[in-house]
Amino acid sequence: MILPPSFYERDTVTVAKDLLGCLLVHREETTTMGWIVEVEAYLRGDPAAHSYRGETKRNSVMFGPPGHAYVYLIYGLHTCVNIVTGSEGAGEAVLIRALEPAIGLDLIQERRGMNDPVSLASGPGKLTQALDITMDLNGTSLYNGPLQVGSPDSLPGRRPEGFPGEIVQTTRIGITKAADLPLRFYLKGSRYVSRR
DNA sequence: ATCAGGATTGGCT
DNA sequence: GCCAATCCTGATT
Repeated sequence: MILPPSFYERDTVTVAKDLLGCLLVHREETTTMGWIVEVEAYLRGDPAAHSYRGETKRNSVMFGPPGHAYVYLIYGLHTCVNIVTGSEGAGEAVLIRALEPAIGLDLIQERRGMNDPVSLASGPGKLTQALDITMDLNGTSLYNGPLQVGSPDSLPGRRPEGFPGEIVQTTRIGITKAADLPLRFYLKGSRYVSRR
C-alpha cells in the first residue's frame, strides 16, 4: 500500500518516526526495495536544514508539496534522499539514512560491489546507490512516481528487524550546525542502521 | 569570477 | 583515527 499525501502532511517528527519500518521502493526495469530503519528530521528554523537560509534553486523541492523526494548531491560523489514533510512551504524534510534490503538483493549487491547485507544500504549515500536513486528523481512524487513509499505491511509475512518495536532517538550524524538536536531516529535492535 | 565547504564513503595507518 | 575523492552550491569579491 502506497502511503497517501495526507501521511506526509503532518508534524515532521511524527512522520519521521512513522516512516521507520516502511518500504522505500524504486520501480525500474527491476524493482528494488528496502525497509527504512533510520531517519533524521530537518525542521523549519533548523540551522542544519538546507532550507534554513530560504528557498534557492537547489532546495526548492523542500518548499514544495509534502510527499515528494528531495534529492541532492553531496561531496560531488553521492546523493542523499529526503522526503518532504509538514505543511507546504515549511521547508521541512526527513533524510533517509539507512535501509534493510528487502527485494532485489542481486541487483543491489551488484550496484554496491559487495554482498555483506548489513553494509549494502547502511548510510544515506549507500542506500541511494543500492536503489539507484539519482538526481533525476529530485522533485518526483512518492505516491505517483517511480520512487514510492509503502506501509510496513506491503510484504505480507515479512518485517524489518526490530519492527514493530522501540524507536531510539539520538543526535544527528555528520553535521556541524545544530549538532545537539535529538532528531535522529532508528529501530532499536536493527543491525542495518549506519554506524559511526 | 572566485572560492570554501559539504546531511559521505572507503581505504589506509 | 585520518584523509582523499570530486563537483555543485551559495556566499563573497
